[in-house]
Amino acid sequence: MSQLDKTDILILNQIQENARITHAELAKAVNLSTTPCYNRIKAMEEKGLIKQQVTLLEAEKLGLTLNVFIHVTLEKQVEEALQSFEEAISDRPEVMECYLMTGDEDYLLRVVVPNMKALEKFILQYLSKIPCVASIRSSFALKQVRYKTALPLPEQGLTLHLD
Amino acid sequence: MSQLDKTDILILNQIQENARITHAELAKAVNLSTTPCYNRIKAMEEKGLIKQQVTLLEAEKLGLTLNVFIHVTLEKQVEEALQSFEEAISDRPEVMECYLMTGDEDYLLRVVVPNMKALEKFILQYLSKIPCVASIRSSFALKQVRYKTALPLPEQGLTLHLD
DNA sequence: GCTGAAACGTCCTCCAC
DNA sequence: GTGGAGGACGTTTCAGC
Repeated sequence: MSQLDKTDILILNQIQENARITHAELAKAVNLSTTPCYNRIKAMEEKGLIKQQVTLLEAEKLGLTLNVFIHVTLEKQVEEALQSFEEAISDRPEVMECYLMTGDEDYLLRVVVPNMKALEKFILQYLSKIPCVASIRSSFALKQVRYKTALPLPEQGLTLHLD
Repeated sequence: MSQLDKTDILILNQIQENARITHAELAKAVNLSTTPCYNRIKAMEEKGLIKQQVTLLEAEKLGLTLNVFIHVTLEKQVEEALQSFEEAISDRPEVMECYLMTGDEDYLLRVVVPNMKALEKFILQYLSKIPCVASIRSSFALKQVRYKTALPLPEQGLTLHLD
């Protein structure tokens, strides 16, 4: 068990928004010098708190204009069926997110495609052919109002839940 | 109007996965030298294709274990109501994603919170108090099967849709 | 438009305080 | 935790193909 203090949270919030911030800028932003910044980041990396640094692209400008939410129900909710569905889904680049859900339907997918034809192809030629898929229901996003990757960290610091 | 060739797509795919890749590594990965890599990235930045470089954190280890999808319906779908709802929602750090949807319900939110108490607080003290909100329906993710930020780019290159 | 190398600037890392 | 300093590295530019 370990703790993160306010400064750690500040650092995480900075790097969440900007992966290329330099230690010097970061130090300035959190009112510290570069050395403790460096040490804190290193410690948090070793704890496995930092997953990945990625570049976000402009989907619209790249012609990826359709955001579709697809609800999938399986025929039987046995462990084996779930696992094979999850594996099948993870191969497809269109599938941005996938959640196993409570309620009537089993999975919720967010899929990004350039147009209806690509969606049709994904659903008919791929999704519907995965064994155990019983029903598929799509709903469309008219507009992406908000999309962010920065997690809501508590401002006061927190106790870590490490394995 | 401009085009992206296969090499541009390769570069974008590399930086989508790794924001800190160096031009030297990138050059190696796409079979080029550093100069054209540098020039191509610069050109794509100027076209506004690259939005942001961010750090992804491990939500579970930070105690942010609840992913909740909240469906919101407004009393009336007039422009004004939509706009004020969207503004209100954009202030809240818990709201990771928000989409204006087709179908019976108006908005779909993905909210991340540490526990049920925080969810309750968000819904009762905040969401339900936004004017024009008629109904709220939540469903829970039992498991985040997949979450990625890398867009599915066509491998053969593409024509850009610039303003 | 690409290559390769060279120069420049900056960042990381360590150490003494 | 501070501040400075060395070495390493990444970025950027340039001549040449």
